[in-house]
Amino acid sequence: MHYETLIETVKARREMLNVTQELLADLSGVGLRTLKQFESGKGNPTLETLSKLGNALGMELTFAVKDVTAK
Amino acid sequence: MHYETLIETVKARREMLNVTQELLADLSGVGLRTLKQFESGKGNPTLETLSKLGNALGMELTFAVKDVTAK
DNA sequence: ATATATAGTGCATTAAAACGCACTATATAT
DNA sequence: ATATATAGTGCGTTTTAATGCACTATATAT
Repeated sequence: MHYETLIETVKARREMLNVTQELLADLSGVGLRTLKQFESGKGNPTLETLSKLGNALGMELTFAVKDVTAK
Repeated sequence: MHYETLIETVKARREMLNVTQELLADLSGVGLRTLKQFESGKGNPTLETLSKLGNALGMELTFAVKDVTAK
């Protein structure tokens, strides 16, 4: 999953839930400035930051061997 | 995917490929010290670090809505 | 027993993530 | 037109990830 895709996924999920950046920042425990930077494509979030966002959004991070079978 | 699980997944993949930390560090472009910290459960890697390791190991990071259906 | 390969740690430095605050930009509603 | 809500940015500080180096720990082979 490319970085931009990851960002879009998070942003889409947040907007689908009708949650503002400000609320998500509160809910997740991630600083508002950090969230803004992330969603605007700047920065390089840590695993902890992604994890916090995932918890708040009902999303999960997985790291698995790439499937070469499917195209 | 919990942090420890993620670590184990990476470590298992590396060992399955018979690659040492030193070689993986070289192949991935991640510093050896950083890799050691990561695998020994210390630290909080950035997305870039995880991505680099993923590229070298043929693994992929994904971030998706948690499936509540399956248990 | 000792040489070798690999993993883990202590210590220090540098770069950058996380963060807050105040501000700007943009869209929407009144 | 202007007030309001939301997103994005500039600037600064604090914390910490990334890194190298030198060292220790452990297992394995000779």
